[in-house]
This record gives sequence, structure tokens and C-alpha cells, in this order.
Amino acid sequence: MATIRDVAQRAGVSVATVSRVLNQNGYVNQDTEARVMKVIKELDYRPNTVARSLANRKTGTIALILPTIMNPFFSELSRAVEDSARSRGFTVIFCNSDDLDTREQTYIDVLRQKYIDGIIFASSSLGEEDLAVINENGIPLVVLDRALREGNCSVIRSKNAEGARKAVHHLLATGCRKVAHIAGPQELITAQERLRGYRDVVKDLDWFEESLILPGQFSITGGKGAVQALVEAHPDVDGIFAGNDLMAIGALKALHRMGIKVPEEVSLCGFDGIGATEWTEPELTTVAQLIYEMGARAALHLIDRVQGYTDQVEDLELDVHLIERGSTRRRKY
Amino acid sequence: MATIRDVAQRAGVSVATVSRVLNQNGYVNQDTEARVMKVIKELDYRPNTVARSLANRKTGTIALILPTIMNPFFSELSRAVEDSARSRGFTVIFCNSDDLDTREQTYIDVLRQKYIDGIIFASSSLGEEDLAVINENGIPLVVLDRALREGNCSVIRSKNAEGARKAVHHLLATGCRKVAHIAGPQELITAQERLRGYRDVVKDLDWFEESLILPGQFSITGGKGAVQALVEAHPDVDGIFAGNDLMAIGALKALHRMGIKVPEEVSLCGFDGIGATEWTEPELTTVAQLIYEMGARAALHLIDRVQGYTDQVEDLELDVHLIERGSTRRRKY
DNA sequence: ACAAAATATGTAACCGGTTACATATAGCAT
DNA sequence: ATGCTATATGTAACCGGTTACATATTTTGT
Repeated sequence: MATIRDVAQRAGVSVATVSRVLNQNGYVNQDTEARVMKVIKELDYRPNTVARSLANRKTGTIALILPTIMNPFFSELSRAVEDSARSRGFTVIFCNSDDLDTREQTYIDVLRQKYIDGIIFASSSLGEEDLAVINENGIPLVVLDRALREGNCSVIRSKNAEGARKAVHHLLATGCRKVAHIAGPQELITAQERLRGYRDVVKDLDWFEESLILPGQFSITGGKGAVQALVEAHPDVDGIFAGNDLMAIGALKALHRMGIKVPEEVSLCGFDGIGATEWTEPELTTVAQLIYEMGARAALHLIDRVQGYTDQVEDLELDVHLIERGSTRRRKY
Repeated sequence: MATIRDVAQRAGVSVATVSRVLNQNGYVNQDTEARVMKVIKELDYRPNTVARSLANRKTGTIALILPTIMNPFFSELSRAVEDSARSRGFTVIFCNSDDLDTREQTYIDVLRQKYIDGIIFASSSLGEEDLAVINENGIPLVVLDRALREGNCSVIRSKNAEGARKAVHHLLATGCRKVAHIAGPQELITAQERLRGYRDVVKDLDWFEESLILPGQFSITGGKGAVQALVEAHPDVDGIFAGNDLMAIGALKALHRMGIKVPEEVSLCGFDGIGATEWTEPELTTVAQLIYEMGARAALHLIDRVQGYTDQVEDLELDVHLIERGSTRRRKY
């Protein structure tokens, strides 16, 4: 591979001049520029990004830390992030954390050493102190789905509580008399907020009791398990609000296996709006987040900060909307 | 951030010595080493990866080029790649190509400039010439799911034709009298091979005709469309082999919508073995690939080559196996 | 006891860019 | 004609590591 010095020599100029041509800064004579460009073409010269990164401490790379890419929610999110990054000439490094903080720690260490320009954090188990460490290193940070007291860090999240309320109201409106909630792991803010939304609506209804809230790990198996326990404890449940779509899918499977008809006997509503909610039968009613937009906004805002177009941190709450499908349907009594 | 010179100065040695301590090479006195290590701890020094990369032309980064991460097959594959890479201290850059060759070209350019150590190519539309370009640049390459004449490039693929034969044999064995095939885009080798496998089995059966082969784009919508056309043209079809699971899911939806019972009236078999085949009702019979293993092998082998542990290219054919589920069931006549 | 080999450490060039600073010429106002 | 500014280009230090080579000391072999 040709280097900048090869180009300089062949064009009869100094490396500084070539660099100026490359970066379109400083004064360069038109003729000189043309000559340099010609040589660049001839040699098929491409500036070495690593050398560039070393010199100006920018790598054109951002990292996306997420629990696991195998969760469709994060697949879509990361697709958005990569699309947006590419449109701005950035590349993306992926990190599956499995929500393990040791793993997150390790990643952050590695990323720091690699001069990563910025990080999008979609994995929620990292403590505030750790985030502070990143900040100290001056790495711009965008966090998804959590509120932070500390200021120097952008946050983008969905209206989880509001979405949960929408879901439960919808279930009640379609005629449910007793609505249970399959909750995600309470370490995660999203899971907390959705549970809160559920509580907001049902807490004063006479049928409500704590045992209508079951843990489901945000996973398919968790959703299945929750339904089994639920039906045993509350055979009269006729509505389920699952804290995410994967649990809803699991719930649907379990209900089917138990011979309970959806939506005739039990209505079911998920949360997230992943594509797979249209793959089941019946299709799942769900509270859709603007997943792609979330990823795109996160990436574009992060890159804006990296490039110094803005130094303001953002705190965005994205709308959610209910998508009514076959798993909930108005019932007549 | 402390630099190697800071460490050297504080420890009263030269940078070369510190470097030797860091890389565990060359001669270093025990006491000196201890002293250097102590200073490293004190300063919380981490070697700058970018500088290192520039010096030794290795970045500890590999790239994975795939059609789109939103296809669950590739989600799982990339999970495997990332896990394996991490276990060897490598990071992974993701590239969604959407099977556009311009996009792939651009990526390769960028990756070359970034001194990426190696590339895993899971996107099949790139021509041989382009692959040659990568090879000329000396970038180790592992290609998934395609055969290449040219030698200097490892290939890992599944036994697609064999898998397809298994699928069709299974459908016939469960009592199907007329089996159609929903095929993927024929630019892709995998799609070709699966179609070939289907042909191998049915070509001499009296009911076979070309119009039983329908294009389905490897997508859900494609699968739906294919089924609609199929049922119109061949109402007597009682078995469908879909070239991948997404199309099978689409087919299942369409059949359901048309009131055709699976497996009672039509048996359905997919290909890939993605998790979502267990999310549908009935669950989908499918020819499972060793997706995770494919990704893991690709990554580990690539890194072996990057690190010079081997310079042999690999040509691996992974086994596939039929998973029988509810979408195909033995019928009695 | 002496040469050869092993151990220990330092100097400085190098990887391939960027950029502060120095220098030189041309254009323009006074 | 003089001084000031805008234009044009080059020199060399710098980013933060690695490593070839030189040098000095210690150990080993005979």
C-alpha cells in the first residue's frame, strides 16, 4: 500500500501539502492540488486510518453494548445504529454483554484502549459509577432506557409506564375482568417502569392482588413458566400483559399447550413491537416502541457529539403506540 | 492517560524495557519487571491499542459482513462470531450489506484502510474478482456458504443439498403426495443447492412439474406470496419444503389465512433451524444447520490464520439434521 | 583463565498520518 | 517604495507504541 510519503515524492511536494489536499484544509494551489490528486489516483492511495486515528485521536468507530444480539429487539436496534453510523462514515463494534457487569467492564476497558469515539449503552446493568468512569475518559456516551442523575450523558428511552398503562387499559376495554402482569427482571429500569404502569391502572381495582404479578425474565421460557404458575394460582385470569414480546410469545405457547384459547378465554398483550409478534397465531397485540428510531437517534446524536456539532446532552422520551391484533379482541358477555 | 514513556521514566528504565515487560518477550530482569509492573499499576497504564496497531499492523479486529442482522439466522451466527472473537481477545465490526455489492465494496475499502485483521463473509453476492482483491491485500478471509475455485480462502458451509433431500424425503415419508418447493433467490449458492436437493428427490416422480417451484426471496412476505400462487395453481399440493425458515413462517401464515390446516392438509418443512421455528403454532419442522458452530468455527479459524497458527485454508462442510415438529406429521389414508 | 553464549538494558528509527511553525512569494493599501 | 495580509509550501515534531541494533554485564564451557 502506498503511503502519503510515496504520494508526496511522486507529486514533488511535501507530505504536508498532500495532507492538506486530503483534508481540504490550509492553502493549496489549484494546480498543485490537481497534480496531487492525479498521483493519488495513479497509486490508488488510501490514507491509513490507523495512523490517522493515532494522530488525531479519533477512530471513526463507535461501540454498541447490548445484552444479546439474538433478542430481536436488539437486532433491530443495532441495525438502525449501523445504518446511521454508516451514513456518517462510522463503523460499529458490537458487544454482547449478557447483562453481566464483568463483561461490560471488560468491554469498556478494551474500548477505551482502542480510542473508540463513543459508546451506546443498551445494556442496563452497569452502575452509575462505571458510567462516570467512561465520562472521565471523555468518551461521549448515549444510554438507552434508563434515567441518570448525572448530567454528562445522553439518555433515550421509551414511555414505558405510559405504554404499560395503554396495554392494561386496552385489555380492560376489550372486556378483561382480571389482568395479570408478567414482569421483566426488576434490575432493569424498563421492567420496573412497565410494572409501575400496570400498577398505576390496577392498584385500586377490587380484584387486584400482588400474586397477579409474576417474574418472566424477559425471555420466552420465562413467559411460559409464568403462565403455568399463573393459571394454577388464578384460573380466572382473562387478560395478561407481558412486559415484553418474547415473554408474550412464551405465554402464548404455554396457553396453547394448556388448551386455553387466545383471545377467547385469555387476552394477551406484549411490549416492544418486534417483528415476530406477527409470526404467531393469533398475532400478538403489543405496545410498539420506535425501535429503529431509537437506534438511529442514539447513533446520530452520539456522532454529533463526537464530531463536536453539539455538546448538549439529550434526554429523549420516545412515544409508544398500541398495535391491536388477534391476541386481544373485544368480547361480549 | 499515561503513556509508555511515562511508565519508563517513573520506573527509571527505557521504553524498550517497558515494552518487553508488556509483551513478555526479550530479556528482562525479575526485579526490573516487578518495578515496572508496580508503576503500571500505580499509573493505571494501558497500552494504546491504536499505536500498537500502527506499529505491528495488527488491530485485533475482524469484520463480519452479512446481509442483515435482522435475519435471525445471522443474529445467531454473529453471536457465535462475537463470542469466539472475544474469547481470543478480538473485537468484531458488523456490516449489513443487504446483499448490495456496492455496499460490500465500500465496506471492503473501509476495512482495508482500517487494517482489519480478517473478514468473515456471510453475504454471498460478491464476485470472485472482489474476493481476489481482498486476498491481494493479504487479508485472511473466511467465506460462508459458497464454493470457490480460488484456493487462498477458507470456506465453511452446510450440506444444503443433503439437507434439502432429507426434508423432501421426510415429507414423502409422512405421506405427502405432491411436494412443492419455495426457493430462495438463485443468486445465492445456498438457495441453488437446496433447490438442487429438492430436484434430486422429485425429478423422476410422476407428479413433478416445474411450476411446483416458486420463488420466495428468503423472506416472510416472499413465503406468503409463494403459497398464495401455489394454492391457486396446485390446489392438490399437500407438502411444502421452504428453502429457509422465514419463508416457512410466511407460508404457515398464508396457509392459515386461507383456512388450510397444517399439518392435516398440508405439511410444511423449513430450513435453517432458527429459534423462531418454535414460536409458531404448530411448531415448524426444519432442517437445522449448526448455526452457532458455523460462526464459531469461522471466527476461530480466521483468528488462527490471523495469528499465524495456521496458514492452511479450510474447506468445511457442516452436517445438518432434521428436526421433526408439529408442522409435519404422519398421515394415515 | 578466556572465549562464547546468555542475560539485561538503552538508543533511535519506524509505523503513517497531522499540524505548529517557519519561510517565501504575490497582491494590495498607503 | 514600504508594510501588511493572503496564499503556498516545506520542515520536523508528534501521536504511542515496537523492535533492530548496540552495548554492557554475567554465566557457562573447556
